[in-house]
Amino acid sequence: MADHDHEPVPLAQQLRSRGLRLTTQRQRVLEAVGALEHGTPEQIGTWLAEQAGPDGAAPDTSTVYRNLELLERLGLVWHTHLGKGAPVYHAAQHPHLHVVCAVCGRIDSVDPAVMDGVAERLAADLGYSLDVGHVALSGTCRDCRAAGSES
Amino acid sequence: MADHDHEPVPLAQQLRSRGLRLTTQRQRVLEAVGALEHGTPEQIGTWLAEQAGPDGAAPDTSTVYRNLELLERLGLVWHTHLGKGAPVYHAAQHPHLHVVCAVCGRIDSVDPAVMDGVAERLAADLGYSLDVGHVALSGTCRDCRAAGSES
DNA sequence: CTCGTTGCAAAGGATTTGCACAAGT
DNA sequence: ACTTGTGCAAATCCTTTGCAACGAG
Repeated sequence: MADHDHEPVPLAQQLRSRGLRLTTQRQRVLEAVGALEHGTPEQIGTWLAEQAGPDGAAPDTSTVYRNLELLERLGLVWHTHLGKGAPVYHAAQHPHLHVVCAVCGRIDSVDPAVMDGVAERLAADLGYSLDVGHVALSGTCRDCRAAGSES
Repeated sequence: MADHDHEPVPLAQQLRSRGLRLTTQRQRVLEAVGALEHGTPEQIGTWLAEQAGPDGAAPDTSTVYRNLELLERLGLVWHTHLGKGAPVYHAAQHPHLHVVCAVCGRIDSVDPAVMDGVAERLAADLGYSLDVGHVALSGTCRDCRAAGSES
């Protein structure tokens, strides 16, 4: 279904250099994060189960969590909290900022550069080093605004 | 302990106009949100218990949750997700934006105006109406940056 | 008196943890 | 072989829900 070379394999490198092991589950989880642009741990687990087919075994939920955490420490994936109890993970390769519609839940990606001004200001005013990758903005999308004003 | 006039009583108004009732618990929860600048439902519950003293009864956890939700619908309080599983509530009267330190968890308040530029840009580019009140930015605070670079 | 509200306890969903076994190196 | 990683199940954490009793209007 998928070609196995999605990753330029920095994964193996990263792992070896830390005495960690390259397992099938690790590769699959990373693959899933890349495939689902914005996936919650649960969605990732589901995707893996689907990919595995009726017979193949998918990584256990706890393994998914453990590996997402690991991959994040390795800098290969990132997560953002978009709202209540639903962190979404995305590959670190395409940095982007999330904007979530508070009404329909739709997620849009935005160029992180829109936050440059804010980052500078926070650095100057508070000494904060802003982590743009973890920022989730919330608002109402065009469609929902239109729908809302109809009623 | 407290003067009972913290609120210009828009609460009673809001409630009556919707056929809802003004209860002691409701007033206390609103009071707690105002007192704790950034309180999680749990912290609010704790604060209420402390205020009540050893004998007085504090509102039940479920009541706290129910009323926070209600107060939010009434537009009297707002909540933000600062990270995993801990939404914080704050009075709608002092609009501010939260910046959380990813390392120490410290919360700083920032003038929402820093986001004006971003809001305009999102409106123009995506038709989004940005909800500045729900935005939580994440980064590393001055102290943690200093501590981090020491090691 | 009537219906919104509360308290309590149990149900739920999401994530984490302990442990023995399986698997990378 | 040695040690890390995995699966499974139990444990947590946070939040929600059902229901009988309570209290505001």
